Amino acid sequence: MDCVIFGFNGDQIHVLLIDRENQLKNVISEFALPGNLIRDDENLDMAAERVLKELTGLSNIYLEQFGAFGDPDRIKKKEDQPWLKAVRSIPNARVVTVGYYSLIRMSDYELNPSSFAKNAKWMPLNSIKKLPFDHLKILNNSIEYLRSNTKIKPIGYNLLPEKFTLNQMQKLYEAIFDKKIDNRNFRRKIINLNILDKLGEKQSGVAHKPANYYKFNKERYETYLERGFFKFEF
Amino acid sequence: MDCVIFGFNGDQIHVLLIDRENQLKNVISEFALPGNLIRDDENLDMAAERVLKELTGLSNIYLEQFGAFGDPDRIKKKEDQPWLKAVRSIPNARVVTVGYYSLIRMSDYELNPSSFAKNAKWMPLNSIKKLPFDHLKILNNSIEYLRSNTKIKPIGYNLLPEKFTLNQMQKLYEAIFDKKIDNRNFRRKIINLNILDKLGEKQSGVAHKPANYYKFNKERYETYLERGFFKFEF
DNA sequence: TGTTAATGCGTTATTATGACATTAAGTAAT
DNA sequence: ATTACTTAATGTCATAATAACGCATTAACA
Repeated sequence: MDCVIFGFNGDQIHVLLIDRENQLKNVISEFALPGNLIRDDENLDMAAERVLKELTGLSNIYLEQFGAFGDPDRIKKKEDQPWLKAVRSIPNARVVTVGYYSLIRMSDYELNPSSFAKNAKWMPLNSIKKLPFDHLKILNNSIEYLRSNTKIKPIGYNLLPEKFTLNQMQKLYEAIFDKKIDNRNFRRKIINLNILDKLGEKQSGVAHKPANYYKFNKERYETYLERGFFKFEF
Repeated sequence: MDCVIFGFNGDQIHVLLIDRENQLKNVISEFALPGNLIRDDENLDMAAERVLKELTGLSNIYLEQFGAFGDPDRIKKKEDQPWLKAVRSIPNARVVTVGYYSLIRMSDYELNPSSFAKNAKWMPLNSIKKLPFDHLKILNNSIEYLRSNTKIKPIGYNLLPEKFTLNQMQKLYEAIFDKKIDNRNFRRKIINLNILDKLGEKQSGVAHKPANYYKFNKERYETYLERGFFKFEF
């Protein structure tokens, strides 16, 4: 079981990685996706939650399965052997992994690092070039999944702050699709979806016209989560 | 690894099931999804292909992974125990399964049963009410997956005969979504997609105006398979 | 000649799309 | 008090897509 935890800081998509050096001595420091074996008494979703909690301190997080990975040589890389020998009872046993991904508000966690395991850190998605095992493949798969999902379901409930401006939301979409979106068209589209409630509140203390705050209308948001919208693209 | 093999006979969606009685004596006859354990030296896709070949005789079939299933009690049903004891070296070992699904032309296989294992049969999707293990859950998942996939990708290449009429294609869509589609709008839409080539040929032997035969334009079909169309719904 | 289903064309109302430029509302500096 | 600066917010138009229909035409067979 491996987790790809996406976070958004208002600007870039980040991914949560853990350093295996801190997990165990004698192993070269290297960041990897949080993951571990599944226990005999738990289902896959439970395992994902547990492992995430153990490794990063995060709990009550929305997780979604996006694929299974089972190349026989996914744990055959030479540089990954010391770690395997150190933590696995049968280091070279065949392991199939199930990928889970999640979207969370980075700000909720970067501000109070106490809730975080010391060895976890956020890496900007664009800067991740190398990961142990087949984690790069898993990561790439999860991004694909995220993108095509974003085209048929609303997104943001787990990534944006409770209150947010339309421009923050637009930046999230721009970060996911890695492209600029027309301001006016974005607003029209999102507002017509009818999944946002406009709060009376505005930004304050900013040296420009303050933006309105919105929040998701949970009910209508979830209707769309189930149904999907199939005519949605920028 | 379990496979959900969908077939289309021009009218209804069917699912390929195998009878475990024939696989092994002393076990109550019951139909189940074809599936088996993954070997240590093969990847998931290879395992799916192999198992399908072994159980049904089908080979060179397009398979796509749609999910992993790992409830600890997925093999705990009392009635499933005899079979497990008979075929598994560790009957009650925890097993996680990966679901694959496939779409094939029923006619290719129902006509020459020699290529088929004796114990395989097509069941109309609607008539499947009970399956051993968690196979019903797996089946339902695969249907959901098939439906939402059909909304964003072309379908039919593997389900329809090489040459087919627009009405056959429409019936396929109607079978998948289990709803009537307007004839004229369907044609307009499909034709505008530009994934079909009209053949010169027509139906013969029918007591009415014969329909034109079409075939998929593989190149454009595959372009859409990769890109997806995200504005497609009936 | 009648029956049947396939085909093709069209209408209408509604909704979605992409492209595009200006005004509004606050703070900060003078 | 005025001005500058920065980001938020908004409206319109032409085009395309859609759903829901109507209906006349066609080619085969019986």
